[in-house]
Amino acid sequence: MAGKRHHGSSNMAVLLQSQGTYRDFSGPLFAPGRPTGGSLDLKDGHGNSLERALFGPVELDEIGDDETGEYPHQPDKKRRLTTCQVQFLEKSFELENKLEPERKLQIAKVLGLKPRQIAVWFQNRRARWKTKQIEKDYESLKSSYDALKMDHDSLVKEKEDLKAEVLSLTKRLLKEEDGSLESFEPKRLPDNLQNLDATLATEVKKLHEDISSANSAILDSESPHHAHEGDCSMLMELNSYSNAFRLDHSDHSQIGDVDSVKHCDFLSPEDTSCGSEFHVAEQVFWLWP
DNA sequence: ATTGTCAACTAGCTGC
DNA sequence: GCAGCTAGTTGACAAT
Repeated sequence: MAGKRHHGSSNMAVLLQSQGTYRDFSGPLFAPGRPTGGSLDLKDGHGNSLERALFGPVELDEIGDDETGEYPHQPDKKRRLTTCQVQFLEKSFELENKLEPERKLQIAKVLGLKPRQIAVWFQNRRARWKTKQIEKDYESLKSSYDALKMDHDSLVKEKEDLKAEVLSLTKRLLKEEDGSLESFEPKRLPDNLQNLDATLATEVKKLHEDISSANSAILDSESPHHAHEGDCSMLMELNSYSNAFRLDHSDHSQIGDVDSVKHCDFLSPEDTSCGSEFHVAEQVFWLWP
């Protein structure tokens, strides 16, 4: 196998050029025993020249009886590729992670390795790349999940706040239904719910007016009362806790969506036996499942 | 001594 | 059937 290193120079130039790499490796660079102080003097991680890095330890078993080097004569032992061999292989891998037979032979020739070694290196490299890719994908998915979870938690908290607010307002309305309703003012929602505050305040004021106008009629009548579909406001016509209402459950999945209360039916008084403020509030909570 | 990395191997699968 | 691939494993080596 002596003289194998001589394959290096011209083949390297051709191969790298064909792969679109930028260095000119042509010339006597890889001629054994030649100085490496020309235009290119790559060093590996241990300060060895490119020539030694490429053809040093790997081929010590071809040097003959010299077993005083870094690696003794152990043909069956596994040996790490040199830094520059790896660099070259990495460049090749960047350009194309698949290995055509012709390219494999070229690289093997240039690096002074067996084609089988090149094939194995590419196989292992693809495996490492896949592992890295999986790690990247995992990190990406994890950050997406974390963001989504934060969003979800925020919505859950908002829902709980709204529940508490609705319960509070419901209690307040029921207490005041016989009293001085004119003095009622909607309670201000937390700052983080300002956008909902306006909507809720409007709805409650409307409710306030509706209660004033409808209260006597409801109390006097035992006939079924059906609201016009699409014309119910939030907490609509909560004129009496003896007059429970029912939402269209097909639409209650829209958390916090005021429109979700648009489609609902009132239960007629004989359809319901509820009479507590908590039952009324519970019905309202269908808004936020 | 333990652990991580990497070259090399093996088994099983696929496409030609 | 063969070549080449992936996934999993082994063994050498280096770092700690």
